[in-house]
Amino acid sequence: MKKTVSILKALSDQNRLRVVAALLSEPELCACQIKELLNVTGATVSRHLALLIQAGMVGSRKDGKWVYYRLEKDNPNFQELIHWLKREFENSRLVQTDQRMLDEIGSCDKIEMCRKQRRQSKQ
Amino acid sequence: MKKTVSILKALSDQNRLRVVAALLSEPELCACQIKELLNVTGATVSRHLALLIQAGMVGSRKDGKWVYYRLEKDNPNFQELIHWLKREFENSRLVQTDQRMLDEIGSCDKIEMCRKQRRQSKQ
DNA sequence: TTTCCAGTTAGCCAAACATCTAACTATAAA
DNA sequence: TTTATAGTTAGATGTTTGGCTAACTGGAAA
Repeated sequence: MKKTVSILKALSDQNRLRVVAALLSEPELCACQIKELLNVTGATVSRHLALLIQAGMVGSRKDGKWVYYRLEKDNPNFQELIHWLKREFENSRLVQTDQRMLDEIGSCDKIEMCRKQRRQSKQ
Repeated sequence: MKKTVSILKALSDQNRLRVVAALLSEPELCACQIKELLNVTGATVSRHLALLIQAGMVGSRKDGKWVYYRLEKDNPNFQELIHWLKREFENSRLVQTDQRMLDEIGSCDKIEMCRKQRRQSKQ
């Protein structure tokens, strides 16, 4: 029951749901891309992802300086839940605009994007 | 998206999940029975149920002094979510002991139970 | 080997939340 | 028609949460 609550708590926040929606369409995303999508600080991204990881819904791998996150789509424990989420997302205007934003983010050079983020946070 | 978040928020509390689990096995329960199950004040029961109702997952009907609550099991929006919850509940020790408690509560005379609750809250 | 930088952790704050008691509402019983 | 009572609403209190900034960590590049 504690596990179930932690999964539902992890999902009961708009920004974390946006991350899940994004990871349903992208095989993986790195922290800086999620930061760009949500428009929050890196610390906030870290905290959100830590909750999703602790709930078992998201996995991560480190590659050099970057950390990539992926949704645990294939874990049978989450099948029905993920199907339900997918359906909810179909009707969401926000998820649609995020989708377009993700296309942009995906087509950017990541190093250039991080540089831009750094400049913005300094002023 | 706001609707989805409100559903997940409504479910991301242990006591409210216990209510949902109870309403999966009982066709309906009145506030005083839920109060007995969770061992909280009537005001707390009211607030929890109001959240579940607002999320659309629970319906209620009034019968004299009593209010009965039921889960919206048949709403197609919740099918997959409810199936997932059912599976989670299967492995939960707490839901099992609640189940036994519910059997007891169901076999009690309700008027007598309410009288007992009143006595307890007064001392 | 020093500097840079993506991401995490720590510490803080305001807003939201879970619970309680007390006051209120409306229905049934005396 | 007064009284008792099941449930709700209001207000208070302590806890959790989402966000920030600043300090820290570990890998890359200079």
